[in-house]
Amino acid sequence: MPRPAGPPMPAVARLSLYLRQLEQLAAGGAERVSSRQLAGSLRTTAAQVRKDLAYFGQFGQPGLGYNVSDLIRHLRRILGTDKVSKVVLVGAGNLGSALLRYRGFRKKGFEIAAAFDVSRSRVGSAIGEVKIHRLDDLPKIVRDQRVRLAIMAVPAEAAQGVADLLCGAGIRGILNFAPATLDVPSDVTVDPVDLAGHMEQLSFHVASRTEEG
Amino acid sequence: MPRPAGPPMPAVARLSLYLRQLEQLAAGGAERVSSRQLAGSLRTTAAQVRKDLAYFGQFGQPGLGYNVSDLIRHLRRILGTDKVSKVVLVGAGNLGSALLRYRGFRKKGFEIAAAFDVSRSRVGSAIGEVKIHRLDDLPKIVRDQRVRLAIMAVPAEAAQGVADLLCGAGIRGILNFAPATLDVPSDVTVDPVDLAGHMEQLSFHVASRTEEG
DNA sequence: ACTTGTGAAATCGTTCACAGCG
DNA sequence: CGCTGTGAACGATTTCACAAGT
Repeated sequence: MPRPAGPPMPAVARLSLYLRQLEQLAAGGAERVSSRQLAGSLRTTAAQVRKDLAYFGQFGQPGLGYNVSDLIRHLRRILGTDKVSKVVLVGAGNLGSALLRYRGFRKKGFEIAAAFDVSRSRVGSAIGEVKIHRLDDLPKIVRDQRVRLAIMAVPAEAAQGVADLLCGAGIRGILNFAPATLDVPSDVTVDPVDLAGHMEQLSFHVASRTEEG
Repeated sequence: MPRPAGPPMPAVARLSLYLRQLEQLAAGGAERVSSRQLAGSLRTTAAQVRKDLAYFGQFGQPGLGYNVSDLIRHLRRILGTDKVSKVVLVGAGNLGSALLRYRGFRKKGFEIAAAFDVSRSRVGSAIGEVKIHRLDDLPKIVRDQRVRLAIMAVPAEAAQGVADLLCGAGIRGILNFAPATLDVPSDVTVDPVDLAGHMEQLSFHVASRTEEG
């Protein structure tokens, strides 16, 4: 039985890069782009771009390349960002507050609908339009507004408990900044962003290149 | 010509995860751990753990597993975090200020030595121990203190210029939060963290699982 | 009995190279 | 002639399975 063979995950990750580049090209007034041009500024090859896009459909015209604004529309549709998605944020500390104010999410079609925290002093206030609620109010708000995405910026010790709460409330995807591995049902996607871990990766590469080079 | 065959990059990325888990085990008083236990809480298999560690040396004892604190020491040495590393941060806006206050870096052996910004109003102030300097002072400070790592939290438009400045000053690794692809010399490592891009990935997974499942 | 380290096999992802369209 | 879409070749990574150590 030959699997339907979904796209490789790295290919999906590159879709975001292509989209970003295309949006810049569109802003510059470009109408068409070739796989080679698209690959040029990013860190891939023309063949990679074509193969990646081909997993999702036939978007180009031989001899002409791709229509910039059409391809943008296609990619947004594929990524699910052609409509605005509501997001909840849990943990309005250092990082959480910064993420609440971050404009980049809005630009890409994500709207933070509500924030949650356990701290009495933070609950009730608002950070840039977004109100901070008690954690206990999370299930009701998530369900009423049919929110499917969440951002977690809580301490590691609190992470699993919050994840359970989110999953119970019907959340389907979690962007996790807590340095903890989450145990969630298989129909929930977790995207871990380990800030210190990324620094460790850099450190490794710098260290190895220093001793060999 | 059979390449010296360095470790696969995904294996290096998992080292950070193993280290995190080991530190937790050590805090709980554990002395020994098997590849199976280590794999259990994280999302891998015992074979994967053994293979990953074996790229860097022979750290375990057949029949007994790994000594927790020894393995921690080995991993820190490999990642280059057995000594504290100085880091500079460029861009003390929303995200930058939050990263300046983030405790996770310190815990993992990274010390933010100085921060830089273009805004007149921010320069001269300090955020949690760290002074904010003019961008023009960056080369001198980086060189004098021999800083090799940088965190960039600047707008996309400013990213390439800042990257050039950092590379010119001798920085060897950049953690890049700007939504832009950086062009840097081949001996400089860039680790891109595209926050909006991560949300897009989540959105994709949630969207595809909703229509199929 | 349980565990590591490791070749060999299998899987997954990328690059190549070219047929066919505009 | 330049460009896309794609099967086939290649390379990288993961999984398997087992010999050897405790």
